[in-house]
Amino acid sequence: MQLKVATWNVNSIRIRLPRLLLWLEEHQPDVMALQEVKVMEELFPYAALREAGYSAVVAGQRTYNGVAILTKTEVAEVGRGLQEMAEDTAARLIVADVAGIKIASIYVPNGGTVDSAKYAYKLEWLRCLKSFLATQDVSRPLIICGDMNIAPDERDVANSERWEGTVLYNEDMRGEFANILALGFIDVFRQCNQDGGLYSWWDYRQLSFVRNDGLRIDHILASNGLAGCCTAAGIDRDMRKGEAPSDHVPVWATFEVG
DNA sequence: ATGGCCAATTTTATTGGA
Repeated sequence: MQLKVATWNVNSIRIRLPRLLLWLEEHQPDVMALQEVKVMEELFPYAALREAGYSAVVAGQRTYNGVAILTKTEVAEVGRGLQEMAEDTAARLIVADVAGIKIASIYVPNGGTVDSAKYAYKLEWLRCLKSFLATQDVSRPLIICGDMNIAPDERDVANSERWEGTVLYNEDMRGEFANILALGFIDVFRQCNQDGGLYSWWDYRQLSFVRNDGLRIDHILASNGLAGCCTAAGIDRDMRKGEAPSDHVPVWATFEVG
């Protein structure tokens, strides 16, 4: 059977709900990982999503962060947060078992500037993420979805000279991304598409989308065996157009499983 | 075309995003 998985930093699910519902209706993913829902569980739009055919598990937070996983079937074994960051109140990771496939929705810290405490926090968060991933059985189907705030290589950056050295694109971050893959994962978008110039985020400012000054920072990483079952992957660039877009667009992948 | 920040809260400023 086919499994379609998508990830999208919606930058407020309350503002983006009409657009999210349209996307779900058109694309019918089996799993939709969301980031920056920016709402507590009490105010999460469970009912509207249920009407659209999706149940949701949520790690909510007011104003900032917040991640969720929408699924067409009920999920089991929901986990929230990184064990090694138990004192961190930022809602940046949720994991659930979807029909035997473990799915994570993650929102890696942006990092502010490289000389800031926010960047140290980003590094620490990534260290704990790698620690968590190292405990996983990657011989089993596992998919890490989310806004990773890392552009993996020069093809993923519109202007690599200008972005080089920023928190999203520098030698350390490229190394972090490679280290995550080395734990047993494959960037399935890159597996299916070798071209540069395909981005998942454009700044709201400076006519960035018009100029296609974007970055590919939203990713779907599948455990090696599952990546071999990936039949297609893409980025829905058109979701950056029109009224009230998120600054990120959905990234999706299909798998032939079972 | 796809447009010149956006969203939430602390709301007529501030914070964070990336």
